[in-house]
Amino acid sequence: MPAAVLPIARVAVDVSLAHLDRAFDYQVAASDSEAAQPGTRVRVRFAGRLLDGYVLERVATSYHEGRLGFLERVVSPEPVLTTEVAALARAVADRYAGSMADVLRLAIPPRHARTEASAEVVEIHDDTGDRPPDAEVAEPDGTSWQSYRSGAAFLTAVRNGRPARAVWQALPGENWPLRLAELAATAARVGRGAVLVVPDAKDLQRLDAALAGVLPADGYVTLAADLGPAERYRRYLRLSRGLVKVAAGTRAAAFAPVTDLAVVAVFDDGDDLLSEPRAPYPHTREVLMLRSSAAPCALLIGGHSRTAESELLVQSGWAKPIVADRTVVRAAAPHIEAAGDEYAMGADSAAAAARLSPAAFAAARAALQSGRPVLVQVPRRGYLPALSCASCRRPVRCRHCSGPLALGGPRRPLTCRWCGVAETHFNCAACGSLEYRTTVVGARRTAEELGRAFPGVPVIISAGDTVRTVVPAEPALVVATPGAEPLAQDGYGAALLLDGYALLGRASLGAAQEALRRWMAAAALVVPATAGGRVVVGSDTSLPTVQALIRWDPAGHAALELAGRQELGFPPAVAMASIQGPEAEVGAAVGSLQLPVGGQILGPVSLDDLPSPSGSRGGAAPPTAGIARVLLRVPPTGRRQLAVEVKRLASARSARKDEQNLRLRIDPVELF
DNA sequence: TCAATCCGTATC
DNA sequence: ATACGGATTGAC
Repeated sequence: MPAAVLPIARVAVDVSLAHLDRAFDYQVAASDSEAAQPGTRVRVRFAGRLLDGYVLERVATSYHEGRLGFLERVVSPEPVLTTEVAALARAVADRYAGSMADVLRLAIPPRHARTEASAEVVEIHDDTGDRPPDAEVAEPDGTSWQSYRSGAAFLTAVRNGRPARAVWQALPGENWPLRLAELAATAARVGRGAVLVVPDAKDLQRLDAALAGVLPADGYVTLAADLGPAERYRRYLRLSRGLVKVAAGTRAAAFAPVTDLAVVAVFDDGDDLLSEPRAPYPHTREVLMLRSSAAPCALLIGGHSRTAESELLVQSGWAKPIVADRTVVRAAAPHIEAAGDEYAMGADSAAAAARLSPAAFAAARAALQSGRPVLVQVPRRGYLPALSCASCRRPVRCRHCSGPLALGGPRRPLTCRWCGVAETHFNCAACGSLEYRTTVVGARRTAEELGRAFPGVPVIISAGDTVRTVVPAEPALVVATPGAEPLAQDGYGAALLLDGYALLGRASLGAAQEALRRWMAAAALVVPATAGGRVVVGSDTSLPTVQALIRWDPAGHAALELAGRQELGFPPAVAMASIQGPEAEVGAAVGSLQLPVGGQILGPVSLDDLPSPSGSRGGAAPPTAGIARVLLRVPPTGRRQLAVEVKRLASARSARKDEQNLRLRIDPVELF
């Protein structure tokens, strides 16, 4: 027997097939009527199978012509999908030409029945250190939003519920977790919500600590990927039940069911961890942009450096820059110098033993003597197959342009990554050796070498599985991979950014931006120049990216990067999609597309002709045989239509039950 | 003329 | 996967 009122439930069924990506109507039995509220999980019979779904809304009538089935079962009366998140999932799916079901899988954690039943979720923790809500926040580092032009204005906008949008260039040494926490506290003070997203667990730990300082313990939740299913669900419920209005976490937290948002924020949007690896591959920045528009609420995109994407938001006027005055930046920044080529001569010099330039060696020694730790940033293991001379270990360089040489592939000659010239007869320019070797000089090896160069100084490694969050304020050599740099209690005295060539030598399009992002993230942990802080980057001074670091000008560098991409017709200056699959199918797919005005089809190219991103291929036949790819490129104004077209293509194919072997993607990352 | 069967398509 | 509708076929 159908329910007396609103007998129809509109259900988002858990099917990711493109042509079924819409709501389906079901009758609600009178006995289910009370439980089947919007946002609840239900089981429905769909095409003969029992599937999961969420009730999107209850309505009086259906437009469906045929017969309606009944909801099979209401899984639980818990409304886990808020209307706002449902709309966000729809928007994200549309933006990425994906299905809402796929996005909902990213947004909502699996149900944990025992947790749902336990009263713990509702329980109000009363152990909060009764902090008066308007207490002045401690400023251990002496900075605040006041340090930035438009910083205070943004905070005011959050307080007043205005949907301001900003791209924030954090000062070197900035206590950015505290700044984000202040935004959340400001929202909380006026009874509204906030969502803060950071790239990884280490950042979240810092953010958690900062939030603990400005909000009561039950005033926020953190959502980390490594929480168990019970705890993850428990925290999710605290948000969806409206008990807590501030959520902080890694990329999935962008979908946290916070109601009545005042502000959403992301820090370090250039970190590729913010790019979701599961379909439809949304990026946190884009999710929060959609969310802030829909809410509407304020949006902050922060970082020590600036991405081309954020620069475009600034240049187009969509977002306002929050940047400190030049003099403030200068006062906060360490002294930065480049010392790429001046390797110390003399085999027994301590500096040479540690592969350090004299400048780097001196900077480290001075910092240690002043009682501060030294940060040594080394490339991530396996990240780049850098080559060096087998006897003197200097980097292998191109004899024409001094660029870095790399193995072109199995049994292929060395090739310059800058000019592409092949080197068949290597011969070290410094020592004449004919031998070279691949040296991913990992953190461990660097640590050993540094230990020998600075006897008696403790060496701390932060890399891979053993990431340190913080190191004490005492002399030490802290060897860290990008992203794993611990915070130093009172700041580092110096930072040595090693293997700068290798970082910039990466063939990919975003290499310069990525290099600057990593350098600035490390350099930002060093005390200001006035306090003796020094940064030595092992790279050539003349490179624009090194110049941007020295001048501490991430905005200028991002503008250059964006201009370069505009010239080449690369994102974010244009919108792109990729279609990849068997050559014949790609060809047919392309033929059926209606691209917006100004749209271009690039390719198809066979994937066999493209250089493989990582050189690790050992004899096994590459799975790329007969696989082709086309790129679709449209002006930024055609972005929406591009997504619609790609979705239409996917729908047609899934309706026809074509082989699901075509990979369609908006904003493909392969380019980078 | 009508039922049994096939095939394509939608999936409430 | 299954269910349905329309088309097709073959027997009366």
